[in-house]
Amino acid sequence: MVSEHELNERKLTILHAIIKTYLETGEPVGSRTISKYTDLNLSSATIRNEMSDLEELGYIVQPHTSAGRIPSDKGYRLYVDMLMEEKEQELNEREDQMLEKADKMEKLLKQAARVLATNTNYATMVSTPVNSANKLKFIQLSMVDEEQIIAVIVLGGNVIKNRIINVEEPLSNENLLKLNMLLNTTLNGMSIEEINLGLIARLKEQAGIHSEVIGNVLDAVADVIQLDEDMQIYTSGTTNIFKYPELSDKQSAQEIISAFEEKQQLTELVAQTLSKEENTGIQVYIGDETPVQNMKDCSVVTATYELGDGMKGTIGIIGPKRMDYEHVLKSMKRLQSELDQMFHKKE
Amino acid sequence: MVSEHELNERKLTILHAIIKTYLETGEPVGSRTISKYTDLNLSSATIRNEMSDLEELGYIVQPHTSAGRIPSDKGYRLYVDMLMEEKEQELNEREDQMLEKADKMEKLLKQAARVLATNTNYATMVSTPVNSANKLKFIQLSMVDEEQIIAVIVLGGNVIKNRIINVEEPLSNENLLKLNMLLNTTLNGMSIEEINLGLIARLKEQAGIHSEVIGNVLDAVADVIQLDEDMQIYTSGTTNIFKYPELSDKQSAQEIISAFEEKQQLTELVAQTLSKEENTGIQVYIGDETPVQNMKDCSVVTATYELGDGMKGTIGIIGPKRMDYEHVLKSMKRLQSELDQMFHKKE
DNA sequence: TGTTAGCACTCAAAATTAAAGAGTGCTAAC
DNA sequence: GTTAGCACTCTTTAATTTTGAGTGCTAACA
Repeated sequence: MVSEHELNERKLTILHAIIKTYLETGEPVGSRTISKYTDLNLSSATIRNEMSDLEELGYIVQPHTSAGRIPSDKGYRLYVDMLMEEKEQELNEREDQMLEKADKMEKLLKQAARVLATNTNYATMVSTPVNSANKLKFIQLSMVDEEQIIAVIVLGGNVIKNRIINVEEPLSNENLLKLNMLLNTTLNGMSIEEINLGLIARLKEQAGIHSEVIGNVLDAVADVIQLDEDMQIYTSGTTNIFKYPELSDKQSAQEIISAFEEKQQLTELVAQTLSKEENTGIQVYIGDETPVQNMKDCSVVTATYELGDGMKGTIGIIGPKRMDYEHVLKSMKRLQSELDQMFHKKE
Repeated sequence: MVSEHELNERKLTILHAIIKTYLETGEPVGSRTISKYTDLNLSSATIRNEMSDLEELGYIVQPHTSAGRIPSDKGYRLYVDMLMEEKEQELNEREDQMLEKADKMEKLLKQAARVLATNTNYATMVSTPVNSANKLKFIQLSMVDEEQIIAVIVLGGNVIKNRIINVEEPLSNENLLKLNMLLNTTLNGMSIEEINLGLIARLKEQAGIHSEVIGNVLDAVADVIQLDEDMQIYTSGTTNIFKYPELSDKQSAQEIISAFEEKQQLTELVAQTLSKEENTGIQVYIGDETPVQNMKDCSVVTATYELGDGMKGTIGIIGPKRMDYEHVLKSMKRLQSELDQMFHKKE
């Protein structure tokens, strides 16, 4: 049986040493290694006793008798929550790549994913920002040809969408102007919830014979707000998983790679991430904790970035459970702030 | 030494049998197998002699002494060009999935990739259509707020793009209207090549104090035309490659998968495909013939589909060299016609 | 009571060896 | 020109052995 307080100072030190060593080597670590590695000046035999206790407590496990120990999910969790020192050290030292300016946000985000993958050697994903609680900023209808109107819809954060609307007969320029006036004076600055049935009825009434067009436009607006509708997810460095034998067997590799290709599951991850409101904005999922079933043998670190106007996006790093959490968290924070800077410099 | 005409009837039959058997089994095929498989009624010894000739001619190779033979790239090429019977048989028999209608082209194409991957068990890609030789159809400038104009640019085929343009001071509605008039009367129906420096100078002159805006707009137009600019490539079934041992080793898998993730290389493939004008529209690249270096151990089959207005897209199937060419070509043709139908029903 | 040396034991991984089998090339006979 | 027969090659698979890291336990020690 093990003492009341579960973990005394010494056990913590040993656990810490085990995990750190394992993170570095990826090999089960044995008592002798720890005996030398720490400055506790204990013999391997003593360490063995402590390790036996730690195993009983569920922090480490043995892949098989006569192998060293590796951290369990519970062990990793403790490490991430308590043991790990977050090095706030100079970032400049490492020769990590930096984000470069890019004209289009799309390009910038793709680049962000790539840079992050290069710097960490894990697989990464970046979602385009998504308009949670968005407002309508501006609508413009224009005749493209005899039978088609294009509706340009600008949302808060200057997100621009467009839809083609078919009409039976051409509208006169004058009428088009009126409709534009009507739509903009009524709807500008409104959030989706505010555009209710009563308002719609009133609008249609005022539009007279063109009420059908208004209907179509409002449909388009509703359509455009749908979150997922056009959220894009960029991935990079998927093949980094082959650097980690524990994820390289066909089974695992296949699962992870499909999750990355069929973005469906990543969407789920983004939704989860955005819904949780942590103060730091960074979350760590270890093993089974992950919202993405296909990644149950991985650790997943996510963060959100903001654009203002309620626009939020997600960054994710996916790697083996024995990922270098310190480095990953550091890179994550850094990218977060770089993105912030980019987006706020821009406006 | 081998006879003048390289391949007589019997050699062709044997080669055909070898390749067909290899496509099915994936194992090197030996003389005895062929002796039984064909109705030539020849002993294995005779077959061996013929095989020896075929090897000397470069159509088959031996992985090592005392193994059967497998087709060389040259062998595959002959097979695809001459030996293969294209079964024009009923398509309905197979329980292949069909394409379902989808509201957005984007969704349709994603689905197309997925269906194709499911039906063939290979990796697939589908590019969004790209405007080769495109014409400007319509431009609309609108003030979004005090300092920003949005330029909506409609191209032939109703491809809609937009760009935000910053201005120092707001334009009056009247001026905006004038600019719109000016742009549309001058530019509508023009292809990119027609918008030359002289024209630009003339435009700017007419725009007077707002010539700067015109400049920005034209930049935007030029930008928008850039082919690659926003061509999307959807992939599916990447992990199918794990079904084929010859592509499953880390090295190969990694190469293929990165090519699929970093779409850059696929873009190259699309460009190649679109540039070649085959009558059938279907191309087969075997091994080294492929434009994508990372796929040199694969066979790549590509096809184009059309939307009219010069919009063309590409479909691709990537698999092992010993892919089931008959089935692949059949599926390809079918998808091609399904897409055609979809797009023409739509209009 | 906590620590340690010592030793028998376990087990995975690597290396070695052996056996099986598929297939060829060549020769000689039909 | 075709074929039976046989020696030879080389991969694949399985079986066996060796090695070495690491453990758990016991007994002695401070």
